[in-house]
Amino acid sequence: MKNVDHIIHHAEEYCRNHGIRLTIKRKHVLTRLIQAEKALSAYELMDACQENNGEVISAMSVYRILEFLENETLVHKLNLANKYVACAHINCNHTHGVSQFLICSNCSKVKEININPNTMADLQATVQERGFTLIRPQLEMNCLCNDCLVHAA
Amino acid sequence: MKNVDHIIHHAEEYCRNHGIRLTIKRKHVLTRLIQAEKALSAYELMDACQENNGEVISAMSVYRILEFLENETLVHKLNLANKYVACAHINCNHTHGVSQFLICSNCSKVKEININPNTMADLQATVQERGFTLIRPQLEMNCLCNDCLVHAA
DNA sequence: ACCCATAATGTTATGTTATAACATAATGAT
DNA sequence: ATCATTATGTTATAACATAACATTATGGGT
Repeated sequence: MKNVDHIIHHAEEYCRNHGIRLTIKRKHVLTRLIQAEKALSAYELMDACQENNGEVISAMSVYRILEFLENETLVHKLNLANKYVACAHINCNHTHGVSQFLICSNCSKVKEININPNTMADLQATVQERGFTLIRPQLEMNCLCNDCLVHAA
Repeated sequence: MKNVDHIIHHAEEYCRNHGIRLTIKRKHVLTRLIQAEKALSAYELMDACQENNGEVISAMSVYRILEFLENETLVHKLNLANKYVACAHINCNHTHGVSQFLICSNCSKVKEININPNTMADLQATVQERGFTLIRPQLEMNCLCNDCLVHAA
């Protein structure tokens, strides 16, 4: 079992240290996302806040809050799924390299791992060769988790 | 200069060989996409068809046509950008390995290349280790092309 | 304690991307 | 020529996201 409070505590500390505000709404959104243990869309998140905190947050606000949390790398946006996931490194001093996201296309479970630096270097080299420059080098992969693989078969 | 007709000719041959129909509308959509030499959204594509062929194709039809073309790997959907791009391998017998897409976030120019098999093997291994199975292993990377890099600076 | 600039949130409207559901038309095999 | 299949037309709506402007909350300087 994951200790949600523990992670939130780290997030609070992170924000305090960076002179930014983890307001109550921001905390609620982040909490829901951590608790979900999977990627949620902005609208799913909106519903989750209402159900769990009895708090109505408009879609507009959810997007704004997600933008804030993303800028602070407390949350990552997954473009493959158009969903958002809590950063997996909030509680480990919050330093991370380039992330590789394994996304279950069926249940939205996500594993965020640090991409192997050699692999990343290979990718990077290819990009340069072809006259491009990598920005936001996050890697997202369309997967099935083992649970869903079994049930799908 | 790219020979659009030449690529379309290959696409027609491909469809003939596979017993599927490259209807006039499908051909128009594909042509627009090849000619654009970059990724277009479904709605941009709709406009492009109207402007170039004077042909009105509803958004619904564009999506259906894109789905068809995608299934035949004549077109790829880029999830990073929510746009669609003509496959770069239509004219080279249309065999390809796993594609890596370098997408310019500014101008939507796209380079589709075959990912280095070793790099892919590395990524694949990591995925397995973590209890996931890769499906649709296409890799998309958020880049700037050199033109845009210069102009942005 | 008060003022004020800044940051956060509220509110309404709208833009963009995508699919559902059912109707009609075109195509090709028999 | 018939008919099943495939493609397209049409209308409606879902799902994802941002713009623009109003109001409220917060915290630093005095």
